[in-house]
Amino acid sequence: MKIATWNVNSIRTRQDIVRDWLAGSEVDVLCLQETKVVDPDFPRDPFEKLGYHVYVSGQKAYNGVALFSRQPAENLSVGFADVLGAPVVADLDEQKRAIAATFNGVRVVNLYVPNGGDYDSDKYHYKLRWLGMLRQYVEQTLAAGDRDICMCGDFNIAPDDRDIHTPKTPADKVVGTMPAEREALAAVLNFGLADAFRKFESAGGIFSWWDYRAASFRRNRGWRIDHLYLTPELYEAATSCAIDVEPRKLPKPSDHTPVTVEIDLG
DNA sequence: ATGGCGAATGCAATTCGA
Repeated sequence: MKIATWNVNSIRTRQDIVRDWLAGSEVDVLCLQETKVVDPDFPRDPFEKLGYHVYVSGQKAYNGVALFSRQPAENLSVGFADVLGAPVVADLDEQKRAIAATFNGVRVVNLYVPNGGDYDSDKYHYKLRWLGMLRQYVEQTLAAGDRDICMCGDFNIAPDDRDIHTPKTPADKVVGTMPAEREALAAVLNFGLADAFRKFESAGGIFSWWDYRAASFRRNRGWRIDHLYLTPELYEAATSCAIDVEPRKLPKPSDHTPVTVEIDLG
């Protein structure tokens, strides 16, 4: 089973790039973030023509997530509220950042974690609150009996110094590297989820996002913020996890490139 | 580099991204 994650920075602008990549990828489930389109306007046809089922949760201009899958989704859930209930989630489902479904017994949770803006801004505190709700969401997902989970997406956090071109200290106050963010993510992973990429690669300097500015891609000044996290049995069964830099080289690319994990379900 | 690019909105200039 192949699962991929890709922040496409507008599915309408990136429609052809995603279609062409998918046609040659043999991916079973593709998780998209930053689709930036309301559901009725989502360009479903090119992907359905490739044989994929399309599940979307979008909004105007910002955010938005989607799942493409070879097999139909089981138990599709949108946002946090389908799992935790609207009173618990409060305002944290207003932005469309989460969609999940089960395929081949694997619970695929597709996330677009808030960027966080500047340090100590309202957006930064929203990010920390959102990660706190994600912890409850994963806890409840496990409690519901889903033991095999692939939680993936754009986490907007570099887990450690290897995952950013120029390592930062807390004094730099660079959002995406702050201890509070890394600890909030670690608290989610503490339920038993592990970074599939790090099963196969311990080197730094391998990234999934590069700023459009300052020739960042050419100079490989990027961050690794797009992750796939697996529960123990899936982690053991993973046979590869790779970042495909090729789509980042194309004209009018997303600033992110896809990451794929392959799991031998036996 | 308190931001060089790019997308969306909506029709010029602002907001957002990490």
